[in-house]
Amino acid sequence: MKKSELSLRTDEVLIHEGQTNARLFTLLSGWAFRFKTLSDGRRQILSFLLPGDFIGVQQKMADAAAHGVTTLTDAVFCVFQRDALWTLHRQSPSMGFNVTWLTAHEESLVDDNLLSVGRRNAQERIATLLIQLYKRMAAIQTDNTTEDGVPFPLTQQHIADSLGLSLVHTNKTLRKLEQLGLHRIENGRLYLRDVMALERMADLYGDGRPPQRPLV
Amino acid sequence: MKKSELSLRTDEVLIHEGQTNARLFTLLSGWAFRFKTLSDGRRQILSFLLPGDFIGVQQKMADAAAHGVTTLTDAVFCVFQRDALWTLHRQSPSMGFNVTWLTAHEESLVDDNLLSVGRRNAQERIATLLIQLYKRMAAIQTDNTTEDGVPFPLTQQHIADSLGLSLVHTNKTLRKLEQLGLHRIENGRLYLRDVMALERMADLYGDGRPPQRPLV
DNA sequence: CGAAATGTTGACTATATTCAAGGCAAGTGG
DNA sequence: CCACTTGCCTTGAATATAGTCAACATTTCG
Repeated sequence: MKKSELSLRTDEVLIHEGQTNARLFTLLSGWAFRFKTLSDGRRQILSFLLPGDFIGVQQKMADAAAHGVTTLTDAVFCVFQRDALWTLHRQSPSMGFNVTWLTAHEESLVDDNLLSVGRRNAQERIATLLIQLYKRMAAIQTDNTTEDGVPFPLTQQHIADSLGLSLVHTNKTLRKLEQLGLHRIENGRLYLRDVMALERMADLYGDGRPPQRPLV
Repeated sequence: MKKSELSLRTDEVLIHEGQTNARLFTLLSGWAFRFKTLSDGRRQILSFLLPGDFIGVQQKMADAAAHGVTTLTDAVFCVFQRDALWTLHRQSPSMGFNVTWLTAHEESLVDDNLLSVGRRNAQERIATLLIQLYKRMAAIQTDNTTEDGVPFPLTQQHIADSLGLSLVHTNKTLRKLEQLGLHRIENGRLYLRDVMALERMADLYGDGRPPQRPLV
């Protein structure tokens, strides 16, 4: 496929909020997140982006209001041409199908988060987030280390903005879960100490193991 | 395209929560909504479905946890074959492209709602919802009646479940906005009395006029 | 080393939830 | 036709969860 590569460092902007004709990207390595803000600065993180995720389909659609994308770590992106989305569908239906798949999958992540933010309390939200990020990371990791930790570059501010909580309340809840022995975050890595208890708290139904995903 | 039709009455289930191999649908007429529930019954409405919306792409993807779909009014659906999604991409790239477009558009609706639920207070959430539904309906209506009202089949329970609020608080907030002269809901129709004030309250940026949408 | 970002904690406040009770309108069965 | 039920809307009072403010500790980084 036609492309080039783009490297960004931690906390740099890939797509500005409101930008409507951004190019298409794939995240090759590192973490990023999508977000929206209100005019007074309140920010909502919509979803976290991990390697393999597709970026920019919504902006291509020149839709209602767009969202921004910023890196959480140093990251490398695969850059597509401006009209790549249409070209891709025409030249390779199977690739087009995969794009639809990835877009739908991306939406289901947002659905999950909306359920949390709308209907779970702070403890439940955090438990849910920790489990989901842990599972997504575990599914991606090439080195199948059975030891607990996965990389975890989020600050508490990111967690708060993702879950619709204040920073202070996020901190207190996080500490409480840690004191209950459910998890630990240390040196940018997340360790789940009591997965059963976390899952009970999160009330996960279909236990959501990440499905096989196509590569684009 | 290959299909049949399906008619449901108000408050009937199109797709059960957890169902993973549902067929593909398009909503031809009427209203419906997508939702998830927690095991203790707390429900979150993810998005409202209006004529022209595409249904079931996520379930096709056998993803994490699926969502349910229920009608809000009598509704008619266009039913596709089981493997329609792949066939469609292969036989008609432009249709495949449209499906991607619709899926991305659907996600942006969820994004908007997540911003509301995560970062807006009750007044702001309700103002945002009223404006968005009003605009979506207005964009669809064939008879270009300039008079205010659009159909509005939601109960306050639906509004509450969509915005992550309790029924009681939704009711009180709704009444306050009505007393401020911002809107009126009567006989299943929604009237916006002071659009400017509502938009100020909702803090809409890109003012989100609905884009041209492809038909599937 | 000092500055800036991030994390931690307590006290106070506010927004939203829960509980409880009642009203109104539409539909049902005797 | 009328009691009776049911679903939806409305309201007030008590409670709880989460937000705000403020201060300080700790870590990171230039």
